[in-house]
Amino acid sequence: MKKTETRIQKKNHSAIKAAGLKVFAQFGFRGSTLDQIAAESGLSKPNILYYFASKEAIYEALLAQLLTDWLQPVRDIDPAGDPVEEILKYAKHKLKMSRLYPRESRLYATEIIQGAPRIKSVLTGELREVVENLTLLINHWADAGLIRAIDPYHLIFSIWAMTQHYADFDVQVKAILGERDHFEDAEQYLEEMLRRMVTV
Amino acid sequence: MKKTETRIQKKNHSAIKAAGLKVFAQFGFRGSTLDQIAAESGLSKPNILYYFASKEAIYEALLAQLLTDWLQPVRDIDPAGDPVEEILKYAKHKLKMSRLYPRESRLYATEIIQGAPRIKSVLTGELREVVENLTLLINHWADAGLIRAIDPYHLIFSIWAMTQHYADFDVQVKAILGERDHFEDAEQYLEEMLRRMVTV
DNA sequence: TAATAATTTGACCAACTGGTCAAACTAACG
DNA sequence: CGTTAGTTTGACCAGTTGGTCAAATTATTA
Repeated sequence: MKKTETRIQKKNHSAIKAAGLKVFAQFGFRGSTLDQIAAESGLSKPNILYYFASKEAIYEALLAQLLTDWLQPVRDIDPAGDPVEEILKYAKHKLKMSRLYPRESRLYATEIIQGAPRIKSVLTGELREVVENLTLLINHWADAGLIRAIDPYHLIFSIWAMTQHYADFDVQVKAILGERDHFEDAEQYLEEMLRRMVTV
Repeated sequence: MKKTETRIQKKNHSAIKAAGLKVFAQFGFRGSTLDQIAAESGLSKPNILYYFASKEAIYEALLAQLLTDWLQPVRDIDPAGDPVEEILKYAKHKLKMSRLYPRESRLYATEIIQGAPRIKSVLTGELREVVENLTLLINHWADAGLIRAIDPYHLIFSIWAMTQHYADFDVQVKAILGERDHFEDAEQYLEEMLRRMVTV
């Protein structure tokens, strides 16, 4: 019932979202203008509003997509897999997302820093639930002696923080390390750190 | 030669900066308005512009102050002290700053995420230099066998990331952990993690 | 206290903002 | 090909924006 999307509609919807992502990620919702998004997408402002009801609608479409992608890797953790490797796999996945989708990461970061006015309910709902399950799993692993006893919440926070840092603070990282790709070193460091933290 | 600041000037300058910090930290430079800062500070908009030449001047005054405070803890690291404890002391100091000055942290984060248009020169200059020195010290410690051989750059990044996370992503942390103070647990976790990572 | 300096404000402005709308244009399809 | 549905745009609007300025008010000082 939603498959009635024209070829042109599909193209323009995604052009607008791509432009919106670029602009919103840099300036936040209030700091971004439809004119910027128009310029970036190559469409005129009224044309943009033909495809999205409002500036807010674009932003919310992006956030909705983002939250789905964001939570998936957590759900992909296999409770039956090797605990240490599953945690590492998750961390590496998050790091890869920071490398491949830094704008999405920055968009999310801006939204959260600004108090998450539009997604607070997701945070206390879906996100919290998913995290809750993960902490149960981690505790279960710890009880079984498969990993070291560790605060699962702060473990998760530290994984998020360290991986997203490379996307969100990209300019700072590059100012210090130079322009060359630093994700390999980051991955190696992250792996060593987590392994040391998590193995018994 | 700058001591010619009136009692009123002193009061209003700091009132404006306090208000500006609050507003800019939440909405970023472009997303913030002078009217918001006026309302927050209790002064009228023209009166604000009597004390600061422009909206940008307020923002830059805040950034300048921030960068000074930001770099100080790195300089306070004692090369003659016990390496592991010095690193831990630094991390704890940064964590405390996240607890006490979350708005400053968020202001800085917003600026960096947006590409640091106003302070890129500081990043590649002063910040880089200070970090460079710290990495030399860390490498020196490692060579002397006082700490584990470790990538000093990514060690620093991970300390920044994990500590600032609690300020910048405060709403997310609270959505998951609830409203009670979580900094004690965070400190304990951070200490354990770093100790494990850094001791030989 | 009178004069001078510092402070505060209401009224105002030009540029920009998100959004509207009728009209023009283009693609799709029988 | 002609009709219709889908697309695009220029002109426009009301509200907001950063900033100005002369005049009014308040503090300081001789």
